[in-house]
Amino acid sequence: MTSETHPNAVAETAPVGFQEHDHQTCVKTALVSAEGRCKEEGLRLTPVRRKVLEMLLQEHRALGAYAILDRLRDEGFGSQPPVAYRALDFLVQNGFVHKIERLNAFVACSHPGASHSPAFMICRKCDAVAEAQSASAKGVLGAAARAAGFEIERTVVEAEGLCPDCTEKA
Amino acid sequence: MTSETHPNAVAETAPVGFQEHDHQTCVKTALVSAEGRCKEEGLRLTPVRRKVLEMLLQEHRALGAYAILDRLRDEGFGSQPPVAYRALDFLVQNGFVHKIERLNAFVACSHPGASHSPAFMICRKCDAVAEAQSASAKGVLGAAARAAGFEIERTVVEAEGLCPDCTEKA
DNA sequence: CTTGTCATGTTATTTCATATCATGTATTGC
DNA sequence: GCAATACATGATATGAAATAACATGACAAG
Repeated sequence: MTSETHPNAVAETAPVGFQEHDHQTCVKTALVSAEGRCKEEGLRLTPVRRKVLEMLLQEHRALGAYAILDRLRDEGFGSQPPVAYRALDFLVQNGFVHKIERLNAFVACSHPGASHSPAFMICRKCDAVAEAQSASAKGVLGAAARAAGFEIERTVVEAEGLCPDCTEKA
Repeated sequence: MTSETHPNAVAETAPVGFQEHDHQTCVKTALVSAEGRCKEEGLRLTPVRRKVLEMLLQEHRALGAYAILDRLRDEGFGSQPPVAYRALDFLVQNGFVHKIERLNAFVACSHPGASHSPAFMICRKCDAVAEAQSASAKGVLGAAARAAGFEIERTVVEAEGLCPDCTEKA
């Protein structure tokens, strides 16, 4: 399967936190900021990695690894799964991208640089994804973990439901 | 977020994982309780479904669908993926089993019947899984969701880290 | 120049999940 | 009881996500 049909394409007006915004600027800013951080920290934002990040910023919604791979192929990059997965690993590792476990898909980070314990809202209808802060490790779960002697290293917090748009339509 | 000034939130959250307990009894009890609830609600706890639930209760950790399938085959049930997935669907749908998104695996519910917004602690070393209550929809995330007009239907809360046992060994 | 490191390319395979159609088995309503 | 219906299962095939293993290239440090 190499064709990625765009089922419920969310048009050009992509939602961050389900809101309209100047998307081109937001993409550009994020890319520049990423480049900056990489330079600072001696990370190598290579062409593949940069492209993947750009794609995810552009889309502003979750993309599966194979959808990304298709686009990479179209742009003349390698077209085998590891190409995409390695780029994604790098981006996730360094906080530029998050994996949405519920969807087995990836989304560009909306708060680059910020201290990261992200939470997501995922629309089950249009697949739009909004990022918020979770800090859930400090709440009930954190307490339970301490009580149990469990050492939290990372948390996945994902809320599934209906975004404002889809709620209206229903 | 939900701060430590509300300790009562924690009281009910006995973390059922990572602890010794009378396992045979716990399995039996859970099975009986499940049977009861199915009878009450007119659900059909068929042999495959019962077996899958029993297996998951027995293991007391997350099992992948194909691991379950292998065991089903050994017990003389059908051995094709849909057999396992259908049983799992039923069990998840009705709250007897939870899917751990992070692991693409399934675990028996530890609080059968209880109001369900589960949270999990997953040991990255031994794959042990403990269930707690999350209530995360009421914390920061809930606030963010309300602000954004997002309607939460279900939440995935999974903490990854080291369980007490594995922490000791390290 | 050679050694080491990191990134990429490529092949193959494993693991997770679902669509589809055929068949069987319980209820239910007559 | 018995047919009609709904629900459950069996079986085949395929889709989709992820990784193992090995080879090559690019580049900096010694």
